[in-house]
Amino acid sequence: MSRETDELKQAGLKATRPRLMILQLLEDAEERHLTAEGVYRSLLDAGEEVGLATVYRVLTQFEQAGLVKRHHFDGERAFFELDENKHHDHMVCMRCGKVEEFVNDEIERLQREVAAEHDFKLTDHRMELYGLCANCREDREND
Amino acid sequence: MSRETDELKQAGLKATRPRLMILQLLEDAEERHLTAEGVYRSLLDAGEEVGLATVYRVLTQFEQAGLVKRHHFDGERAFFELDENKHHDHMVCMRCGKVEEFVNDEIERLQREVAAEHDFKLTDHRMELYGLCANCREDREND
DNA sequence: ATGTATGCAAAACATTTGCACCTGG
DNA sequence: CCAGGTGCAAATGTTTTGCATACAT
Repeated sequence: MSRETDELKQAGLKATRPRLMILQLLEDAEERHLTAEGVYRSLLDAGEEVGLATVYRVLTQFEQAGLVKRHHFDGERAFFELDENKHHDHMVCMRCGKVEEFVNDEIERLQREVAAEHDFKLTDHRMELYGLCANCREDREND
Repeated sequence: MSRETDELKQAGLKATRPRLMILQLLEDAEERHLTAEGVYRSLLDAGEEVGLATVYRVLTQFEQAGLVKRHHFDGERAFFELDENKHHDHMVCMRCGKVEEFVNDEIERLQREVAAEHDFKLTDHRMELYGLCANCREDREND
Protein backbone atom coordinates (compact mmCIF):
# COMPACT_ATOMS: atom_id res chain seq x y z
CA MET A 1 0.00 0.00 0.00
CA SER A 2 1.66 3.15 -1.27
CA ARG A 3 2.10 6.43 0.50
CA GLU A 4 -0.41 7.94 -1.91
CA THR A 5 -2.96 5.34 -0.91
CA ASP A 6 -2.50 6.37 2.70
CA GLU A 7 -2.79 10.05 1.91
CA LEU A 8 -6.08 9.43 0.17
CA LYS A 9 -7.49 7.34 2.97
CA GLN A 10 -6.47 9.89 5.56
CA ALA A 11 -8.32 12.43 3.49
CA GLY A 12 -11.38 10.21 3.62
CA LEU A 13 -11.22 9.27 -0.04
CA LYS A 14 -11.31 5.78 -1.49
CA ALA A 15 -8.04 4.91 -3.17
CA THR A 16 -9.26 4.56 -6.73
CA ARG A 17 -7.01 4.40 -9.73
CA PRO A 18 -7.84 7.87 -11.11
CA ARG A 19 -7.30 9.48 -7.72
CA LEU A 20 -3.99 7.72 -7.23
CA MET A 21 -2.79 8.66 -10.68
CA ILE A 22 -3.75 12.29 -10.26
CA LEU A 23 -2.13 12.55 -6.85
CA GLN A 24 1.08 10.99 -8.15
CA LEU A 25 1.12 13.29 -11.10
CA LEU A 26 0.77 16.34 -8.88
CA GLU A 27 3.55 15.09 -6.65
CA ASP A 28 5.98 14.24 -9.42
CA ALA A 29 5.33 16.90 -12.02
CA GLU A 30 8.17 19.27 -12.71
CA GLU A 31 5.68 22.11 -13.08
CA ARG A 32 3.72 22.35 -9.85
CA HIS A 33 0.91 24.44 -11.31
CA LEU A 34 -1.34 22.52 -13.67
CA THR A 35 -4.72 23.08 -15.27
CA ALA A 36 -7.38 20.36 -15.23
CA GLU A 37 -6.82 19.96 -18.94
CA GLY A 38 -3.08 19.67 -18.33
CA VAL A 39 -3.58 16.94 -15.75
CA TYR A 40 -5.96 15.18 -18.12
CA ARG A 41 -3.58 15.25 -21.06
CA SER A 42 -0.62 14.13 -18.96
CA LEU A 43 -2.60 11.10 -17.85
CA LEU A 44 -3.66 10.25 -21.38
CA ASP A 45 -0.06 10.63 -22.54
CA ALA A 46 0.98 8.24 -19.80
CA GLY A 47 -1.52 5.76 -21.15
CA GLU A 48 -4.09 6.21 -18.40
CA GLU A 49 -7.72 6.08 -19.45
CA VAL A 50 -9.51 8.72 -17.50
CA GLY A 51 -12.33 11.13 -18.19
CA LEU A 52 -11.92 14.87 -18.06
CA ALA A 53 -14.99 15.06 -15.80
CA THR A 54 -13.28 12.75 -13.35
CA VAL A 55 -10.21 14.95 -13.32
CA TYR A 56 -12.36 17.94 -12.41
CA ARG A 57 -14.24 15.98 -9.75
CA VAL A 58 -11.08 14.60 -8.21
CA LEU A 59 -9.29 17.93 -8.17
CA THR A 60 -12.27 19.51 -6.46
CA GLN A 61 -12.36 16.74 -3.87
CA PHE A 62 -8.64 17.14 -3.32
CA GLU A 63 -9.16 20.82 -2.80
CA GLN A 64 -11.89 20.21 -0.24
CA ALA A 65 -9.68 17.68 1.48
CA GLY A 66 -6.88 20.25 1.66
CA LEU A 67 -4.56 18.26 -0.58
CA VAL A 68 -4.58 20.80 -3.34
CA LYS A 69 -4.90 24.54 -3.82
CA ARG A 70 -6.81 26.09 -6.69
CA HIS A 71 -5.60 29.32 -8.27
CA HIS A 72 -7.08 31.68 -10.84
CA PHE A 73 -4.02 33.40 -12.27
CA ASP A 74 -5.98 34.66 -15.21
CA GLY A 75 -9.74 34.65 -15.43
CA GLU A 76 -9.85 31.84 -17.93
CA ARG A 77 -9.01 28.58 -16.28
CA ALA A 78 -8.01 27.31 -12.88
CA PHE A 79 -4.56 26.03 -11.94
CA PHE A 80 -4.07 23.35 -9.33
CA GLU A 81 -1.07 22.89 -7.09
CA LEU A 82 -0.27 20.36 -4.39
CA ASP A 83 -0.83 21.97 -1.01
CA GLU A 84 2.23 21.38 1.13
CA ASN A 85 0.92 23.70 3.82
CA LYS A 86 3.68 26.13 3.08
CA HIS A 87 2.03 29.40 2.24
CA HIS A 88 3.52 31.33 -0.62
CA ASP A 89 2.56 33.81 -3.27
CA HIS A 90 3.12 33.66 -7.02
CA MET A 91 4.95 35.44 -9.75
CA VAL A 92 3.56 34.62 -13.19
CA CYS A 93 5.37 35.19 -16.47
CA MET A 94 2.98 36.63 -19.03
CA ARG A 95 5.08 35.34 -21.88
CA CYS A 96 6.03 31.73 -21.12
CA GLY A 97 3.48 31.08 -18.40
CA LYS A 98 6.09 30.05 -15.86
CA VAL A 99 5.01 30.35 -12.25
CA GLU A 100 7.54 31.07 -9.52
CA GLU A 101 6.73 30.97 -5.85
CA PHE A 102 7.94 33.34 -3.18
CA VAL A 103 7.34 34.34 0.39
CA ASN A 104 7.98 37.67 1.98
CA ASP A 105 7.26 37.76 5.68
CA GLU A 106 7.21 41.51 5.79
CA ILE A 107 4.45 41.63 3.20
CA GLU A 108 2.54 38.98 5.10
CA ARG A 109 2.81 41.05 8.25
CA LEU A 110 1.68 44.22 6.50
CA GLN A 111 -1.32 42.43 5.09
CA ARG A 112 -2.45 41.46 8.55
CA GLU A 113 -1.85 45.01 9.65
CA VAL A 114 -3.98 46.47 6.85
CA ALA A 115 -6.79 44.03 7.60
CA ALA A 116 -6.71 44.96 11.27
CA GLU A 117 -6.85 48.66 10.44
CA HIS A 118 -10.06 48.03 8.52
CA ASP A 119 -11.57 45.85 11.24
CA PHE A 120 -11.48 43.06 8.73
CA LYS A 121 -11.17 39.46 9.88
CA LEU A 122 -8.67 37.99 7.47
CA THR A 123 -9.23 34.40 6.42
CA ASP A 124 -7.23 34.19 3.25
CA HIS A 125 -5.41 36.28 0.75
CA ARG A 126 -3.87 36.10 -2.64
CA MET A 127 -1.10 37.99 -4.23
CA GLU A 128 0.29 37.62 -7.69
CA LEU A 129 2.96 39.52 -9.56
CA TYR A 130 2.71 39.56 -13.34
CA GLY A 131 5.47 40.37 -15.77
CA LEU A 132 8.37 38.81 -17.59
CA CYS A 133 10.60 36.20 -16.03
CA ALA A 134 14.37 36.43 -16.31
CA ASN A 135 14.50 34.26 -19.43
CA CYS A 136 11.72 35.91 -21.38
CA ARG A 137 13.13 39.22 -20.43
CA GLU A 138 16.38 38.44 -22.21
CA ASP A 139 14.56 37.39 -25.36
CA ARG A 140 13.13 40.86 -25.45
CA GLU A 141 16.14 43.06 -24.98
CA ASN A 142 14.73 45.11 -27.81
CA ASP A 143 11.87 46.86 -26.03
CA MET B 1 -22.40 67.71 -24.91
CA SER B 2 -21.92 65.97 -21.59
CA ARG B 3 -18.71 65.26 -19.80
CA GLU B 4 -19.21 61.58 -20.58
CA THR B 5 -19.41 62.38 -24.27
CA ASP B 6 -16.07 64.10 -24.02
CA GLU B 7 -14.49 61.27 -22.11
CA LEU B 8 -15.55 58.84 -24.80
CA LYS B 9 -14.29 60.98 -27.62
CA GLN B 10 -10.99 61.52 -25.92
CA ALA B 11 -10.74 57.76 -25.64
CA GLY B 12 -11.33 57.56 -29.38
CA LEU B 13 -14.78 56.06 -29.07
CA LYS B 14 -17.94 57.28 -30.74
CA ALA B 15 -20.42 58.55 -28.21
CA THR B 16 -23.18 56.03 -28.76
CA ARG B 17 -26.09 55.57 -26.44
CA PRO B 18 -24.98 52.22 -24.97
CA ARG B 19 -21.48 53.53 -24.28
CA LEU B 20 -22.81 56.68 -22.63
CA MET B 21 -25.23 54.72 -20.49
CA ILE B 22 -22.58 52.26 -19.36
CA LEU B 23 -20.08 54.98 -18.55
CA GLN B 24 -22.65 56.90 -16.54
CA LEU B 25 -23.67 53.80 -14.67
CA LEU B 26 -20.06 53.07 -13.72
CA GLU B 27 -19.60 56.64 -12.56
CA ASP B 28 -22.78 56.84 -10.52
CA ALA B 29 -23.13 53.37 -9.09
CA GLU B 30 -22.86 53.08 -5.32
CA GLU B 31 -20.98 49.81 -5.75
CA ARG B 32 -17.91 50.49 -7.85
CA HIS B 33 -17.27 46.85 -8.73
CA LEU B 34 -19.78 45.41 -11.16
CA THR B 35 -20.04 42.31 -13.30
CA ALA B 36 -21.05 42.51 -16.95
CA GLU B 37 -24.32 40.88 -16.03
CA GLY B 38 -24.79 43.45 -13.27
CA VAL B 39 -24.23 46.33 -15.66
CA TYR B 40 -26.63 44.71 -18.11
CA ARG B 41 -29.40 44.24 -15.56
CA SER B 42 -29.00 47.74 -14.18
CA LEU B 43 -29.49 49.15 -17.65
CA LEU B 44 -32.54 47.01 -18.30
CA ASP B 45 -33.99 48.04 -14.94
CA ALA B 46 -33.42 51.64 -15.93
CA GLY B 47 -35.42 51.01 -19.08
CA GLU B 48 -32.46 50.95 -21.44
CA GLU B 49 -32.60 48.45 -24.26
CA VAL B 50 -29.15 47.05 -24.68
CA GLY B 51 -27.72 43.67 -25.55
CA LEU B 52 -25.51 41.72 -23.19
CA ALA B 53 -22.99 41.25 -25.99
CA THR B 54 -22.76 45.00 -26.33
CA VAL B 55 -22.11 45.37 -22.63
CA TYR B 56 -19.21 42.94 -22.92
CA ARG B 57 -17.87 44.66 -26.01
CA VAL B 58 -18.12 48.11 -24.49
CA LEU B 59 -16.52 47.07 -21.21
CA THR B 60 -13.65 45.51 -23.11
CA GLN B 61 -13.20 48.65 -25.18
CA PHE B 62 -13.28 50.75 -22.03
CA GLU B 63 -10.64 48.53 -20.54
CA GLN B 64 -8.41 48.93 -23.60
CA ALA B 65 -8.97 52.67 -23.50
CA GLY B 66 -7.91 52.72 -19.85
CA LEU B 67 -11.31 53.89 -18.62
CA VAL B 68 -12.02 50.70 -16.73
CA LYS B 69 -10.15 47.99 -14.86
CA ARG B 70 -11.11 44.33 -15.00
CA HIS B 71 -10.75 42.12 -11.93
CA HIS B 72 -11.11 38.41 -11.32
CA PHE B 73 -11.85 38.20 -7.64
CA ASP B 74 -13.10 34.67 -7.95
CA GLY B 75 -12.51 32.55 -11.00
CA GLU B 76 -16.10 32.69 -12.15
CA ARG B 77 -16.84 36.07 -13.57
CA ALA B 78 -15.07 39.36 -14.11
CA PHE B 79 -15.76 42.55 -12.18
CA PHE B 80 -15.34 45.95 -13.76
CA GLU B 81 -14.45 49.15 -12.02
CA LEU B 82 -13.96 52.69 -13.25
CA ASP B 83 -10.25 53.38 -13.50
CA GLU B 84 -9.46 56.64 -11.76
CA ASN B 85 -5.73 56.05 -12.14
CA LYS B 86 -5.38 55.61 -8.43
CA HIS B 87 -3.84 52.22 -7.92
CA HIS B 88 -5.23 50.25 -5.03
CA ASP B 89 -5.72 46.70 -3.87
CA HIS B 90 -8.89 45.03 -2.64
CA MET B 91 -10.34 43.49 0.45
CA VAL B 92 -13.32 41.29 -0.31
CA CYS B 93 -15.90 40.22 2.27
CA MET B 94 -16.72 36.55 1.79
CA ARG B 95 -20.11 36.97 3.44
CA CYS B 96 -21.70 40.10 1.99
CA GLY B 97 -19.48 40.47 -1.07
CA LYS B 98 -18.51 44.01 -0.19
CA VAL B 99 -15.27 45.21 -1.73
CA GLU B 100 -13.10 47.73 0.09
CA GLU B 101 -10.10 49.37 -1.47
CA PHE B 102 -6.80 50.10 0.17
CA VAL B 103 -3.26 51.16 -0.60
CA ASN B 104 -0.13 50.40 1.35
CA ASP B 105 2.98 51.94 -0.07
CA GLU B 106 5.24 49.71 1.92
CA ILE B 107 3.65 46.62 0.38
CA GLU B 108 3.96 48.16 -3.05
CA ARG B 109 7.62 48.80 -2.46
CA LEU B 110 8.26 45.28 -1.20
CA GLN B 111 6.55 43.83 -4.25
CA ARG B 112 8.94 45.67 -6.51
CA GLU B 113 11.79 44.49 -4.34
CA VAL B 114 10.74 40.84 -4.58
CA ALA B 115 10.35 41.10 -8.35
CA ALA B 116 13.81 42.62 -8.64
CA GLU B 117 15.32 39.85 -6.54
CA HIS B 118 13.94 37.32 -9.00
CA ASP B 119 15.07 39.26 -12.04
CA PHE B 120 11.46 39.62 -12.92
CA LYS B 121 10.23 42.59 -14.93
CA LEU B 122 7.06 43.59 -13.15
CA THR B 123 4.22 44.85 -15.32
CA ASP B 124 1.25 44.36 -13.07
CA HIS B 125 0.19 42.79 -9.85
CA ARG B 126 -2.86 41.89 -7.91
CA MET B 127 -3.46 41.51 -4.26
CA GLU B 128 -6.68 40.63 -2.54
CA LEU B 129 -7.49 40.02 1.08
CA TYR B 130 -10.45 37.76 1.83
CA GLY B 131 -12.36 37.57 5.07
CA LEU B 132 -15.20 39.19 6.95
CA CYS B 133 -15.80 42.92 6.90
CA ALA B 134 -16.48 44.81 10.12
CA ASN B 135 -20.24 44.47 9.77
CA CYS B 136 -20.42 40.80 8.93
CA ARG B 137 -17.96 40.16 11.67
CA GLU B 138 -20.34 41.59 14.28
CA ASP B 139 -23.18 39.42 13.04
CA ARG B 140 -21.01 36.47 13.85
CA GLU B 141 -19.78 37.19 17.32
CA ASN B 142 -20.59 33.58 18.08
CA ASP B 143 -17.67 31.90 16.36
C1' DA C 1 -22.77 -7.07 -2.05
C1' DT C 2 -23.33 -2.29 -2.18
C1' DG C 3 -22.50 2.31 -1.84
C1' DT C 4 -19.29 5.11 -4.31
C1' DA C 5 -16.65 6.45 -8.30
C1' DT C 6 -16.20 6.72 -13.18
C1' DG C 7 -17.03 7.79 -18.16
C1' DC C 8 -19.64 9.71 -21.47
C1' DA C 9 -22.59 12.96 -23.32
C1' DA C 10 -25.35 16.71 -22.41
C1' DA C 11 -26.02 20.94 -19.65
C1' DA C 12 -24.55 25.12 -17.62
C1' DC C 13 -22.08 29.39 -17.42
C1' DA C 14 -19.48 33.36 -18.72
C1' DT C 15 -17.81 35.38 -22.67
C1' DT C 16 -17.02 36.01 -27.75
C1' DT C 17 -18.18 36.24 -32.56
C1' DG C 18 -20.70 36.32 -37.28
C1' DC C 19 -23.78 38.85 -39.58
C1' DA C 20 -27.64 41.76 -41.09
C1' DC C 21 -29.39 45.98 -39.63
C1' DC C 22 -29.09 50.61 -37.50
C1' DT C 23 -26.90 55.16 -36.29
C1' DG C 24 -23.76 58.91 -35.12
C1' DG C 25 -21.05 62.60 -37.15
C1' DC D 1 -23.86 58.87 -46.61
C1' DC D 2 -21.18 55.09 -44.57
C1' DA D 3 -17.73 53.40 -41.42
C1' DG D 4 -18.46 51.78 -37.26
C1' DG D 5 -21.72 50.08 -33.60
C1' DT D 6 -25.47 47.18 -32.11
C1' DG D 7 -28.62 43.16 -31.29
C1' DC D 8 -29.48 38.62 -31.78
C1' DA D 9 -28.33 33.99 -32.08
C1' DA D 10 -24.95 30.79 -32.54
C1' DA D 11 -20.21 29.44 -31.21
C1' DT D 12 -16.62 28.94 -27.65
C1' DG D 13 -14.05 27.33 -23.69
C1' DT D 14 -14.27 25.81 -19.17
C1' DT D 15 -16.43 23.42 -15.66
C1' DT D 16 -20.50 20.73 -13.91
C1' DT D 17 -24.05 17.19 -13.89
C1' DG D 18 -27.28 13.12 -14.98
C1' DC D 19 -27.17 8.59 -15.52
C1' DA D 20 -25.92 3.82 -16.49
C1' DT D 21 -21.93 1.04 -15.61
C1' DA D 22 -17.72 -0.41 -13.09
C1' DC D 23 -15.05 -0.79 -8.89
C1' DA D 24 -13.10 -0.72 -3.93
C1' DT D 25 -13.85 -2.60 0.49
